[in-house]
Amino acid sequence: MLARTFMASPDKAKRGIPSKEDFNLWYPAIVEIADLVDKRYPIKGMDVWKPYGWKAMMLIDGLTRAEMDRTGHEEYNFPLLVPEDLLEKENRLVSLLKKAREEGVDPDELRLDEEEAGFKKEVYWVKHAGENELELPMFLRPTSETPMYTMFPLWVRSHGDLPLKTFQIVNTFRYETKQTRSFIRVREIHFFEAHTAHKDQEGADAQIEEDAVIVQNLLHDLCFPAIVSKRPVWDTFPGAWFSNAVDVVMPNGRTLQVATYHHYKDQWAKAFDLKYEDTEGQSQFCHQTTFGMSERMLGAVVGMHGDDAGLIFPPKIAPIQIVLMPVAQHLDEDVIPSINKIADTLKSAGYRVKVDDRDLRPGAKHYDWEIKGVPLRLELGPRDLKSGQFVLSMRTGGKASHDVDELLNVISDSLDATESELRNRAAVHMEHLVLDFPGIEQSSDGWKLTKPLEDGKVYQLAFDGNDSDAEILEKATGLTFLGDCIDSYNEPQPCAVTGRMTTRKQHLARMY
RNA sequence: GGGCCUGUGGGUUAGUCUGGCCUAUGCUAGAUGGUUUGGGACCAUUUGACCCUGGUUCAAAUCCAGGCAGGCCCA
Repeated sequence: MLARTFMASPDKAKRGIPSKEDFNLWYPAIVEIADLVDKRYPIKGMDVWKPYGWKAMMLIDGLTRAEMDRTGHEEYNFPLLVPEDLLEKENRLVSLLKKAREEGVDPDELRLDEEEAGFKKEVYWVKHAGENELELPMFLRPTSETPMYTMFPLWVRSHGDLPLKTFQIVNTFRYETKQTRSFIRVREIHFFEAHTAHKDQEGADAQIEEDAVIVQNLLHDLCFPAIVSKRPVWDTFPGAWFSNAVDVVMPNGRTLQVATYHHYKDQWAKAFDLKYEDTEGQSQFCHQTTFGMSERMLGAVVGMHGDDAGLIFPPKIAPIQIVLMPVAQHLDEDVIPSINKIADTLKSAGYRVKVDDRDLRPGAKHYDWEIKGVPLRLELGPRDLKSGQFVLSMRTGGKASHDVDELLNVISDSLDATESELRNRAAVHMEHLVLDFPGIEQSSDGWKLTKPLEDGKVYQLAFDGNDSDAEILEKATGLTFLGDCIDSYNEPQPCAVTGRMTTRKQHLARMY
């Protein structure tokens, strides 16, 4: 009977949130229901950030800025517009590099259908200013290599100017023609990019290692794991010597590239004439790296941690960490002052809190804050005032009374517990989504999988083949190689195609 | 790039095929007043919509054309 009453209107109970089982419905619904964005702005792929979503993004940026500060990067802000002739410079570089690569790399590593490199096809153009057509059109940055590397040579003169470690957090624009999805594929991208210049390759090597640590620190705070891979040659950023990418496995088994860091060696420096004078008075080209991340990080947080009841924010980036709910305040005039006092105590201790004194029944408030993913909810009513306690509900589950005297300890422990619970869940989730590749065999009528693959999974395998071997696998599975995983196998395994023993671990996945 | 589909209050939905009793339905959200408040309360009153521009017609939310916006599938 009780269950019946409770289930009386399941749609209403869930505010229309589809089950997360159906991730492709759940994700777009939750970003709007939780009030992160409003998708109704009339341009495809350009959502309006609502305050709650923007705050979460700002907190992620805050973590990034702290890492930049720790590692001695300085924040810049470059113009949004880039004159067309600079694109020509970049195109020249890309075609030169393409040629160089074709000459210098094992032909097996190249793909014939390699697409025209760069972002040329997806830039927005500014061709008029007022009434006049511009003699030199400008485009909106799809990324900032070009504008930044135009300025770097003016700033770098001597070895004393190096390393130059810069970053900026800005919006970039890409004209996506495919289906867009909030945070995951958008046309105006909230983008972080770090660009560095070093004296030599070793300097750039060290930077790449530092980038790897920064990514791990961020992933730790966001409470989920990721697969870090060196992208295959054919999937390397134009102009890069190599590209490392960080992929998060979303619940539908698709991988989402949330960060990349590229080692450029001195290739871009040669195109942009970025030189310095060394201690011997010799002119040398710099070696450069870039490191990019975007609002996709927030998309990964939403996808990784949310559940059927809504979002769950990791405490480090929760716009509200603790919501305080006065209960039955009309029955006891001390309720409001007492809860305000608790709020002040928590604020002074550095927590992000909100007192929800709306005239609603407590249940409605609980559901509201569950949808928004607030990690902790604290209730205080007349009963608690008498016993000197408060009631604490955790978004990850569980509810208990605690002494007010213990407030700060309880909150601190509960937020820690939330973080470790989220990390555990994310790890379990990865285990279910990443499977061992069953194997592939050559028969008279071509290559056949030894066992059919499951939909919505990522497959890991030992692989030591060349590009045509990779294509055999991609064709047979319909999946894409992420590249050489940074975590290789401890013991050599036979390569899935060639049978050669190797410790190289690779993943096959469907990418966003 | 090629093909298919859709557009009704803030959200969701009925009505469109078969033009007229549509002065446009239900739910939800919003406003006002009152009763309520320890896991989704209720009563009363109330605001609010046919994507845009043309066309056909005595008559268009409904049919036609174009535009804009959104979604899906294939390369």
